[in-house]
Amino acid sequence: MTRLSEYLLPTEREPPADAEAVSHKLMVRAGLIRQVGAGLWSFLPAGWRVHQRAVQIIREEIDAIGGQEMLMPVLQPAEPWRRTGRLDIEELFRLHDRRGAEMVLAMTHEEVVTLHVAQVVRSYRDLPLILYHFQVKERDEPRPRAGVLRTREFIMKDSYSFDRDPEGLAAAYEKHITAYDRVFDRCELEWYRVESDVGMMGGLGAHEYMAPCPAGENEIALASGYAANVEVASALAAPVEPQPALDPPEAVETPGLTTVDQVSHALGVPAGALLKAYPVITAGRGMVMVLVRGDHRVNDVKLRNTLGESFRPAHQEEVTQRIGPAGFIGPVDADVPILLDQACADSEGGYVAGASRPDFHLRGVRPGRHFAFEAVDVRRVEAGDTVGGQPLRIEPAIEVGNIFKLGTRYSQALDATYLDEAGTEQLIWMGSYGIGPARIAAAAVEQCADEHGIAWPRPLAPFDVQLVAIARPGSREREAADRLYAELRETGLEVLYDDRDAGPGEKFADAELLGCPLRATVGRRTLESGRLEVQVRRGLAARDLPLQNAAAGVAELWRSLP
RNA sequence: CGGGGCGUGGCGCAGCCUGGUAGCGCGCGGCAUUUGGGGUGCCGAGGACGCCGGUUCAAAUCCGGCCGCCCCGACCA
Repeated sequence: MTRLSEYLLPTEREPPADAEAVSHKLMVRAGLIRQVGAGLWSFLPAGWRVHQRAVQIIREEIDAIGGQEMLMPVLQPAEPWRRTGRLDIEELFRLHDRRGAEMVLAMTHEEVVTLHVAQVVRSYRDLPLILYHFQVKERDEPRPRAGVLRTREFIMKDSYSFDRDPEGLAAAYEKHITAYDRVFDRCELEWYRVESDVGMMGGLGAHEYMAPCPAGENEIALASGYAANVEVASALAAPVEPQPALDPPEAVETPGLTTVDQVSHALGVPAGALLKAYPVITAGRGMVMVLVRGDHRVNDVKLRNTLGESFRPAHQEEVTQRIGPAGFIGPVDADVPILLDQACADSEGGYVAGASRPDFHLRGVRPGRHFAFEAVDVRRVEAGDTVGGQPLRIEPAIEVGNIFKLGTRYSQALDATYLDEAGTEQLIWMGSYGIGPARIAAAAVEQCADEHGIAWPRPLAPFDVQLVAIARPGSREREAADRLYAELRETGLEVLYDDRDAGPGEKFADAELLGCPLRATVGRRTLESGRLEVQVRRGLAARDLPLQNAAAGVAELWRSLP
């Protein structure tokens, strides 16, 4: 029974004053979600229907690869988190129960699922396993934003695979790729599977599923045949005009000129003819000078992965003491290891670099001749770079899913082992795989909205058809609408029946805001003409069907939608 | 964590500078009218202005503290 006169669907003419993102504005305006606090949202009935439609699609596809659905608690003892070293993660909510025991609110479920498997799995015969659940995740995000796009509490489908060896893990990973590709195809999102950072946990490989849209918080680098998170992307830099190398390099006075911009202007060379020095400190290596081309930027994630350890930018005093005055440091005669970005290591010619003394730069510095270096790829890719000869573009995107080869990190920490055929104890190889249904919904809104409101992909729409009655209670038109409502429901379509005592303008506007794929209108015209007017939400195209057997006609039209 | 902004009926806002007891639009309730694009008229309900404290005869308005929310950045297993 879904009569709008009895249904909680509080639509608003105005978006919340503080909303920026399209999905934030429209999901609130359409009556799908309401805010409770920073990063805390309720799904109202229609919004929850969308969420659950995404959930069901995910469930079907994970079941299809052999996943077994279960449910694990959000409130958990802290101890396993201590064992895996995750207890001190900033985003983790920690609390105490009444007896003072340390508890956490789970941000994912690796600890608990691994404990279960550790307890239950004994033999290689018990493997492989794919276990999953839909459960609330709690994360004390430093900055929740944009409605349901980044929240502190959200439901995630997280699955975990358990295998006897890396080959098994690879197979489980491949299965998830299959399932995920199907999930996002079925949700009719525009999406990319991109290479992503494995993070400090040092996983064996990871991909993210990214839905491009302006409100996205991530950036993806795309070229024909290539897709990667900008955090890890590699590409060939657009070349710059080579400058001559000089022997020895020529010292030029650059009083007070410390930025790339200032120096390149003063010397009349492009920014790409400069070497930019980025001194960092690591625990293992002490100070390291990272050099990138003047028009490039260091990518911290790539640098960290290259170093194999975390780092921090060197403080100014450390730089001054070890190399020279900030703004004028360079690689020549510097007493620190030098990492030179590949884009410079490859090119011929000389560069302008700091002279490591106040108010001077050196011109004509040639890597390899004037300083020794290790070539690395640590720069952030830029639009216009190329991959395999294809130009690269960079787009914002929402991360709607990720897949991650964990390896044995958790099984080791939590003693998840099995006995192989030889009776030898072996560590279980694990993978973890997440999808956020709420983000799927928000991404769909972002990608499919127009100036009238949401235009849901058919599989996610809260209802298949919105039936609008332009008729008074008791009128012939109303009777016809009531009849059609019943007939439509018999076809199996999910129907929202706008039987409110309101004007046509309001009803049409609300229907377009909510964005069901089809809108059928019954009014005076309908009975006069004997034809049912149906509007396809995508493009607002008007169709018209014989009133005789109209329900079947609507159902068929619905099925035929692209 | 750094920077910026905001907090006044359900929503969107004005009033604050220059203190004098709260207003507009939409929405909401009733009646009438209207029924193919948020129509019209009349009547009506609803807020002691985020919280606490201070100044003052008098505070939404001035001062202090706190809380909450948003945006940008940092951060984001």
